[in-house]
Amino acid sequence: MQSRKPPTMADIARVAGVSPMTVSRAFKRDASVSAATRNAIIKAAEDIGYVFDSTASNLRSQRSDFVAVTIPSINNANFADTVRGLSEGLKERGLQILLGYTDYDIHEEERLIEQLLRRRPEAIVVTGGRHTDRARRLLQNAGIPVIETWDLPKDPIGHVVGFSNADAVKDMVAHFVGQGKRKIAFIGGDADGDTRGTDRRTGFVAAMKAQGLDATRLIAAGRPPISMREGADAMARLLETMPDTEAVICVSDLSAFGALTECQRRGVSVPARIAIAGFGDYEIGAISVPSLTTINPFPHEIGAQAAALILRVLDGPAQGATVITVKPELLLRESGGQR
Amino acid sequence: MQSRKPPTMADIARVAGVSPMTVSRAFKRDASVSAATRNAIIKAAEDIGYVFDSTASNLRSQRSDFVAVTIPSINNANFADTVRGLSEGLKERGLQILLGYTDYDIHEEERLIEQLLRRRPEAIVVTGGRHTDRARRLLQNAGIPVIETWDLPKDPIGHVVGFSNADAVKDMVAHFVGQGKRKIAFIGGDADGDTRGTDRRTGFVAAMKAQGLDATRLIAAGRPPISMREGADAMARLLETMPDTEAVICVSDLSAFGALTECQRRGVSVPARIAIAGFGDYEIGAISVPSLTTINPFPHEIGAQAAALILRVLDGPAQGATVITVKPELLLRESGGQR
DNA sequence: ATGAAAGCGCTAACAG
DNA sequence: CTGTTAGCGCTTTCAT
Repeated sequence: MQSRKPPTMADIARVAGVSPMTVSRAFKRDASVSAATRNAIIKAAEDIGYVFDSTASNLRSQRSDFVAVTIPSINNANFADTVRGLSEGLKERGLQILLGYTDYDIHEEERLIEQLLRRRPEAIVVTGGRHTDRARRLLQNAGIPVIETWDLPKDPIGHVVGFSNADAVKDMVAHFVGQGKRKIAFIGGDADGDTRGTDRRTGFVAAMKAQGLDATRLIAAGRPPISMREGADAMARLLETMPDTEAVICVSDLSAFGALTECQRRGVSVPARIAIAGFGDYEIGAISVPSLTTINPFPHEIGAQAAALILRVLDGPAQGATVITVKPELLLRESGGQR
Repeated sequence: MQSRKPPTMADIARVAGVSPMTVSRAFKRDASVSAATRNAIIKAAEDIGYVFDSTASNLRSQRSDFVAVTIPSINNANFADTVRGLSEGLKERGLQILLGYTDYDIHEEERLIEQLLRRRPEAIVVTGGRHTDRARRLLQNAGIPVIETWDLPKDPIGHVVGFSNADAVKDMVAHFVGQGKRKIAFIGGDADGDTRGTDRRTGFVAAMKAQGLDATRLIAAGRPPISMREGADAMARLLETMPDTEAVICVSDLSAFGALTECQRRGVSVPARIAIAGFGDYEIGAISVPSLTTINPFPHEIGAQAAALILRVLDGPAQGATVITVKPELLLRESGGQR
């Protein structure tokens, strides 16, 4: 924990007997420096324990090499996968992710976006398409590519890489109806902050009505993140208030698994007595007994597509706003009953 | 996606009819600016859509307001909790987390640390106490507080907030032995990169030997992150090769849950025929049927303590290196058999 | 409470 | 392939 001032390029230049500019070039990939000079500089740098100072580089070159990313929660496998996809795609270009989480709150998101923009990122990726007015304005005026993900906003700010949460649930409803089920319930999506959850519930209600079915079997699960525990509690309420329910769609695999455990503790057979579906294709759903019927929204692919889009936009001249749809896939497994 | 140059403090100064220095002061909390002047400046800033440029501020003030953090994986609830604890603790002081993940690879960690140090963080928090020689050197010479977490390294680089993975498992072994179990197995901890997993397995072997028991019931689970699936596969091998095993300790709750599902699919009763314990107190363990006996290492508390330590060290004058132990707690639940 | 001058460490731009 | 000059946008420092 020494505290003397760290060495600069000027220090290296002195030791290596060259100009600071040559030192600067020696640290760039493509720069034209003779091999001998470069080696001498690298050696001098190691000898004096030099560490490149991005701060100065960023200011002078007006490039931060940051891509800002906001996700609702850091503790969520789906969003983590999207960040991994982003990170992998951006790494080759030396872009680093500056990550922040919003706790599923658009006001917190607004604060976060402002914080992140101060770091002058090259682009910003946000989760969801609903923002405060001020956040929208900040993003619009940022002068950098903006990418909204995990949604298909009606009025996008810039680019979009996402899918319709409502449509995905509609497919699940159709699946259950095709099985002959009529009394279908939905758990979650009742809280303000959870726009994706709300969209899923809205999609459920619309799909049920379109099928001419009763769309009032809705069980609240509280504010996101919806835990397994909350899924279990919601299932307890469902079984008590609407015991004749034939199938239930949960806002996520985590709540679906919680719901499943509640059935197990009560001796309610899944899927024989009640079928369960989740959302998100979390690992738990593939391995639980019974395994969970769910929807895979391809979170990693969303991140990978967003990364590729960023690279394209930063390279090429300004094109129009792009909308990339990553279509979710129904995964029919044990908890959903016969195919 | 406009691309004209963003406004600077000089622009605000011109509009508000003051000097750039006054603008700078108006954006600081404690600075001495008259209320009227400040309001005029804030208004001018909003009018022209000014966004503060940290990049320039950082360079001039030699303060980045970053704390660098490395974790093995972004997709892990335990490490996510530690990051949340850190983040919450650092937020009040306006410190932002610059997060990177190592994929459980100390060479990747070395690259990452170098990347992060270029951003000139105020402090750096790393997960684990094993690093490449070069990474150690980088950290030692960084001239900032270094905090190793999730471990109790023999030769710490700087500060430590962690616990002994080996001792925690020793307690679990003692618990099973106290129940009269003798044939105890361990799943995981066989891979190079997973230092915490290896420490846990080492602790298992040492504890078994100390009890005079056979410490050879070791099942490999592959490279981290150890998934639920890998836990299930390992349990399959255990049941086939050592069917008389009475209890198994898994390297994490995720593999433990996988192991549990394998038993369920085979009709092997847990805990009657074989008891299962995990590590980490993930949510799955509290809700699965049966619930999982496990060890809570208090991940959020590790982060909170690390944050508090950073604030103390950055404030006060250089004290000696601190070692904070966050003692893990045994959670006896259904999968572990009678208490 | 406000301003003027200088400079943080690097690199764009230009020169050779 | 290498050097010189200037300056990125802010804030430290010193004045007033």
